[in-house]
Amino acid sequence: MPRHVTIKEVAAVAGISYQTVSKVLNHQVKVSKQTEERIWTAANELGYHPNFIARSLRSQCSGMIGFSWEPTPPDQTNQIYSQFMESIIHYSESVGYHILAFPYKPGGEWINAYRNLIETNRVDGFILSSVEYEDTRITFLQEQKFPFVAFGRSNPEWKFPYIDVDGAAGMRMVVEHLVSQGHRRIAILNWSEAKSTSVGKNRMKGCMEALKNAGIDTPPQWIARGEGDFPFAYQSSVQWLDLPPAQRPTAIVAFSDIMAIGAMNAALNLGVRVGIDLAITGFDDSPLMQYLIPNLTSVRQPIWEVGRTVAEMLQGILNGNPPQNQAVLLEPTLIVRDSSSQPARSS
Amino acid sequence: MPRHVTIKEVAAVAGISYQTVSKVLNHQVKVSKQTEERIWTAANELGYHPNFIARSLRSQCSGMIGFSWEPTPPDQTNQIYSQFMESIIHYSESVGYHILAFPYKPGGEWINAYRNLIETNRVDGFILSSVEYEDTRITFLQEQKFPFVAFGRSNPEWKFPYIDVDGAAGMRMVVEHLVSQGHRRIAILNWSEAKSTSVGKNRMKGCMEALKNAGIDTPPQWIARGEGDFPFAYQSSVQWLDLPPAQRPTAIVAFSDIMAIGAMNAALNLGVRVGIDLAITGFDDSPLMQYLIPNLTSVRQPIWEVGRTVAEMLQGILNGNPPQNQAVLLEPTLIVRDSSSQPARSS
DNA sequence: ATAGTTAATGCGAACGTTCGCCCGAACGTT
DNA sequence: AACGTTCGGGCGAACGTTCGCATTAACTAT
Repeated sequence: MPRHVTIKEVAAVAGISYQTVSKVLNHQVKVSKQTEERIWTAANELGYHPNFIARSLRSQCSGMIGFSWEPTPPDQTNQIYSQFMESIIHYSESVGYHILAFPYKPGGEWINAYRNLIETNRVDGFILSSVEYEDTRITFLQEQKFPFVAFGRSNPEWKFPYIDVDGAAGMRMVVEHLVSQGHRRIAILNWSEAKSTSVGKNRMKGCMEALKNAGIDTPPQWIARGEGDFPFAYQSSVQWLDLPPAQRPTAIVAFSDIMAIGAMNAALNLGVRVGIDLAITGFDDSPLMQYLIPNLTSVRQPIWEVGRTVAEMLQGILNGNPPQNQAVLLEPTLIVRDSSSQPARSS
Repeated sequence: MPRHVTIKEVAAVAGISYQTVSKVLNHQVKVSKQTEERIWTAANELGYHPNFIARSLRSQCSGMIGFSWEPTPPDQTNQIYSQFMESIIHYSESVGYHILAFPYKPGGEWINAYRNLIETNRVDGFILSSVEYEDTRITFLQEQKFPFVAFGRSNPEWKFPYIDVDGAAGMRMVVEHLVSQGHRRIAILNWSEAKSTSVGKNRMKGCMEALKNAGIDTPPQWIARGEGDFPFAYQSSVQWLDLPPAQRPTAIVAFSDIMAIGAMNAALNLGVRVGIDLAITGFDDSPLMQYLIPNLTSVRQPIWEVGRTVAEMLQGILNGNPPQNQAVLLEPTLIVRDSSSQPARSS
């Protein structure tokens, strides 16, 4: 554990009061060329670096941003969060802040983790992710008047700074793409109403809009809702694909990649050829989707940009100039691959 | 931004000096039952929580642990790091430490990030991951005498606390499994010598041992070395599978899941049936491997335990009782799935 | 020559803790 | 009666900064 050089030692070497050294080093005051020179060389030779803790104590801000995320189920991938994290770290570091990563706690307990960090003065602000429709963290932070920015929407009545990806637009692109390939019998794999964050609602909205625009009428039994995991998607798909060819969907739109994979497995087991007899699309464009057989059409979210913007907005708030736009929506991109690129065969 | 209650306010309410309040709250001194009572109720009623920054300044330790990781290429999955991180956060929080996540910097620049955190007193120790064979971070931290623990091995001559998963054992299990299925013609997909961390070396060692034990002689052209990504694995596999059936491998052992996927794609495109004509195995058991078609045999690392142990070892060092074992090796588990569970067909 | 300005620097205080030492009273013990 | 001991608690200092105000000397304008 190395000893650290303090500002007083620098001052002693430069032969000047330590307070003045502080000001000079922070460019807060003008002194004669020679003393300035002396101070800088002394600081460099001794290898002085300001003690972050002391500075925090004095300036009453920790220079830390809290971040916590909901763990992904072990059978699912979550490139999203690691990339998201990289981008918020990248930006925040560039403006002198660090990221404090703290653990997810289930249920209302999560609030306590946030509360604790505030009470002990550990962080200056938060970045929220995986926000739910009525997220208690948001109400809590708002009544504490504690700075935060969210990735994801919540109750639309609430006013708070957030950024989100336009899931409705993504879904519109998917459906329009399928329609342009001649698909008219389109089934949907969504999360259940109960566990639906606004994510599910928005994507559904985009779906329905595009279907309506195309004059397509989707029967209720072609809209499956459930856990959003592999088994749910598999079983729902089996039910559809077990129907006689003329009655089954020619395309399945999954609201997540893992559900798309469930559908693919179902098709394979029933001898339905994905990409030929049946189109399948996912959402998120997780890392391996391009290597599936056939590779999967999916919607890619601009995660890096989301992270950067969230971090930037929070900086604005911390520096006293809150963003003009409280709500930012970014456009996703449709990545068309083999799982959906052939024209529909109305078998 | 809420105002915070200080220890002096508690003292004022309890009618006692603030220094004594500090000691009582930290259980460092005994006082009369009544004053103790008064202090605690005052603290609770006011909602006192010690200011972490001030405490750090006084006690000269930040209560933070630095963690940084090498980003995964965008086409690969990295469940490893998100799980690893969750586990180190989980444990560290339970003993009052927090994690400071800082960005990866390519090349020697990374050292500066570490140096900076040390110099500015931001962290008390580091957890290293993705260590390389001659990792400059290790020499740097050692000469700084700064506490750290690594996930992964480096130069075997160096003595430093680390924990690793026994890749050789994992590979032995893979090869033994294949041999027991009757495979004798086994090809290997490894990283190139140049970019080989000790990870590649160790896995190779296990492979060769098991092959030798089985009396199998693998020709050099069946040991491919390259970037370790999808294209490399795909091309190498195509070369092997293009041979007449009697001359090609009946099994391909990939040193990572992404390489296994490359091999699977190659097989599919050449009409070789994975799991029937050809066995393929991966390493890491990434989230989606169980859903591939066919699902992939892979080696699962006990990541949660690794994270916990690393964090625990670092705590030991920080608290002055360094672990008796500087080097810990954990055993991985072989997960056998369809991609390798049928007996070899020596076509 | 006097007052007013400016430049260069010093000084005390504060941020909220923790830590070691001191002090007085009460209580035995020789 | 003088002397240790223990208990309950106070006090000053320190951790390394930053910040506002004060001070001095030199210089300019009247």
